[in-house]
Amino acid sequence: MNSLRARADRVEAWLQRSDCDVLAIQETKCKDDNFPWELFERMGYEVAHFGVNQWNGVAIASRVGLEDVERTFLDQPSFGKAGKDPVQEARAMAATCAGIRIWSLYVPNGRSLDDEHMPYKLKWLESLKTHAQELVTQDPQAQVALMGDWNIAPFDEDVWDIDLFINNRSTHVSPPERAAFHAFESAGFTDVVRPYTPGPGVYTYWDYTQLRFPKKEGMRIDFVLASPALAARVTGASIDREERKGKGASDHAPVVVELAD
DNA sequence: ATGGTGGGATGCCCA
Repeated sequence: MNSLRARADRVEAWLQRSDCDVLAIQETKCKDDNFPWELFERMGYEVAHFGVNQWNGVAIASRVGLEDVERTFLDQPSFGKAGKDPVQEARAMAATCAGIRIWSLYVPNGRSLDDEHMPYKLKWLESLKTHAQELVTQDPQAQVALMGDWNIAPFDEDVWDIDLFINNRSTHVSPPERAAFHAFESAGFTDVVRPYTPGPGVYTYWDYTQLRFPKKEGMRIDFVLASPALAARVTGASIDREERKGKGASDHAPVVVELAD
């Protein structure tokens, strides 16, 4: 989702409706001081948030335990324009919830193919993959979820018109971005949602502009990648497209994964 | 005309 404070009422209603145990949020667009802690407490969730300014911001809410909170992953790249101090952005945090290591991830957008944010995006993903791989190498039984806004459409069917994207030299579909995503699959992580939500025409994000949602012109860019031990427990998944409707909707829809006990 | 919508440390930057 984006902008948590502007949609606090929707989040509360969605928690009520979905009855989910763990919620990972990205692009909260607030700092810890402004975070609506009481919303989650009222609903019976523990919550941790990582936000340093009005940009980015990630959170994890859980009613099945929230332990070992970690802000940024090991060796997470910083971003800084020439002449400015590099900053480690609030784009990744982890917590262990009921034995599952949950990573709430807001992958850098990239902005354009020749922007300095694109190499940053690729390096960020490579570094995250190294860390994730390490977790399953250390413990092959580890249950790890890498979830959030990946800002990549891994397959042609994940956008409404691939030719338009290619002709426009758009981000999210370029070979280096897709390779960075598929590297997680090579490292043993699986997209556990796609088998339950086959495309084409299945998306998690619709731009606010140009009537993209009513025209069904979206992108599948939000994913839950699971380690082998976690993937084995998945019994279902869905994309709550209804939540994209109505006044005050986020431009992303919630992605839901169900697990066996 | 090409960010036309939406939110934030708002009169600009980010997606």
